[in-house]
This record gives sequence, structure tokens and C-alpha cells, in this order.
Amino acid sequence: MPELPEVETVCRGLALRLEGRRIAAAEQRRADLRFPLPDRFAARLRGRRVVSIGRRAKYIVMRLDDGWVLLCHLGMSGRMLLSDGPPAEYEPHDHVILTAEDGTVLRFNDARRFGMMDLVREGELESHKLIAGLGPEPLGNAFNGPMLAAALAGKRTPIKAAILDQRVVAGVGNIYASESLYHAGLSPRRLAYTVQGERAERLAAAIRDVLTQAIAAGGSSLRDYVQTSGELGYFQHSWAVYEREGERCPACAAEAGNGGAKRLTGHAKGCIRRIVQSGRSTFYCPRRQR
DNA sequence: CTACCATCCTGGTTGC
DNA sequence: TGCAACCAGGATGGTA
Repeated sequence: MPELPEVETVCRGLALRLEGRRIAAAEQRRADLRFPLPDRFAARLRGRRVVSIGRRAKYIVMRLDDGWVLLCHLGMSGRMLLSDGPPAEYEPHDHVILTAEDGTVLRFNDARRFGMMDLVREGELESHKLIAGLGPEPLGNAFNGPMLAAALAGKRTPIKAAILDQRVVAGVGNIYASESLYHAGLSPRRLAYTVQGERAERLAAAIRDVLTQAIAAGGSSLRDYVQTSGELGYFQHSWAVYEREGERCPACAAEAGNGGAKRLTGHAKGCIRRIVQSGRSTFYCPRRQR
């Protein structure tokens, strides 16, 4: 579930409560998530101070004071939940629990266990198997139209699939892929190599804008995503096309008038279509996206 | 290279 | 109401 904006929101929540704090206790409640947890995982976390908490793509990067990094991915259903003290009881799928020196408790809860955690030497983070192949950060200074165009050149795959590819751009997932393509006016079916020049500029800008606005809204809550505080994000109310099959997209709604209401009466059908690409839902407006 | 499929796992929703 | 099928924000690995 969590894409870049959700992971960024989680990181900010974690940083607020854990940066600079020592981990007084660590508990591991099962041997593996997506992958086996490292040897002596809990013991190696205990007593460490959290130097900083940041993000690379959809990975949470927690730097520790002994030169190691706790690398985490939330997968589809992972949550990081903070509380002032120990919860009355653990919930199902609470897999890793860290207690800070001030009593703050962090629980990593992941029903589907597509998430992962690993300990990596700080100097080896960039060459880590899961990190090495990642494309540029879409909110970084270097990300722009020409860079995106270069990554898409020669790719004979639909643009939707291309921007889900973490080697092309890091952090875009299924929701923000549909949203970005809508705002760029590009059909998700268009072959990636045709997105060059002005089109690549529009797409790079759309990706950046959509992600930035989603972060400002605390991310999107679809089913189970919550911030570290337990609050929901609210960017789902700003989706233009995602999960809006049959409704009118904002541009078509504005053209239709009536105050731009997206609600349709009777049997009127909106413009937004749902298609399946690479086994995953894509939403788009065929009128506005070419 | 590319497209497509299955896979990891659980839980919520849908449809009969 | 009950139950089974289907679907889900990710990522990888195999096949053709």
C-alpha cells in the first residue's frame, strides 16, 4: 500500500519521536517477514542510538550509532505504529517491537508480511541488493524531464508499467502512477519510448507535483494505511482518477459545468475507465489522456 | 529486451 | 447468513 508519500509520512513521524533516542529494548516476534530477519536481530538493536531516519524510494533508512543501518520496507500492508508506552496487548501481526529510552514504543505490524527489515553496514547501503538498482528520487534536484526521457528511451512497454519500474524512477506505486499520468495528460497505454521532450517534462513535473501534494496531505489511506500516530492520510480525497471508474475526471467535470460536480445522476456515465495492465488496475480518462 | 504469470500472505469485500 | 472467489498500496523470478 505504501508508496513514496506514505513512506515519507511514516519517516517523518518516526524521526520526530525516535531520532537521537536510544533503543532500550527490542523484541522480535517471528523469524521472518518477506525475508528472514538478520541473525541476533533484536540483540543488535538493543542499546543503539538512532542517529537519523530517512527514506530512499519506499525504503525507510534508520541510521544507528554503531555504523549499521536498519533498512525497512513496508510492503503492501506494513505499518509503523508509535505509542507513548507499551500497548495493553499486542495486536495480531505485531512482528517487531522497539522501546525507546523514554518509553516510546514502536511496533512494526504487517499482516501480509510482504515487508522486510535488514541490518546493513552504513558504507554498504548503496550497494545493497535492494538499493543498488533504484532509479532517481523523484523529489530530488536531479529529477527532471530529460532524465526521465533518457530512462524511458527505447522501452517498448506501456508508460504505466515503466513508471512503476523502480529502476526508472524510485517510489511511484500503483496509485500515483495513474494520478501522475492523468495530470500529465498521457495515456497509460502509450509506449514508454514515445514519452520524450515536452511529454517527458510534463510527466516528470506531474510525478513531482502529485507526490509533493500527497505528502502534504499525509499520504493516501485506502484500506489499512495509517500514519505512525494512527491517523489516516487524506490524499485519497484528492485522487483525480484512481478508484473512480465511471465518474467524471476533474477536467471533464469542469467542462460539463453544474459547478463542476463530479456526481452523476441517473444512468449518465463518467469518462474514467479502469483497465488492467501487468495484472494491476489502471484508471484514466481517454478524453484527456493521449 | 518484452509481456505475462505466479508467488509470497492475510483480510476485507463481493457475489451467489 | 454463509461461504467461496476475488481483490488489494509491492517486488521478484520464471517462462515464452
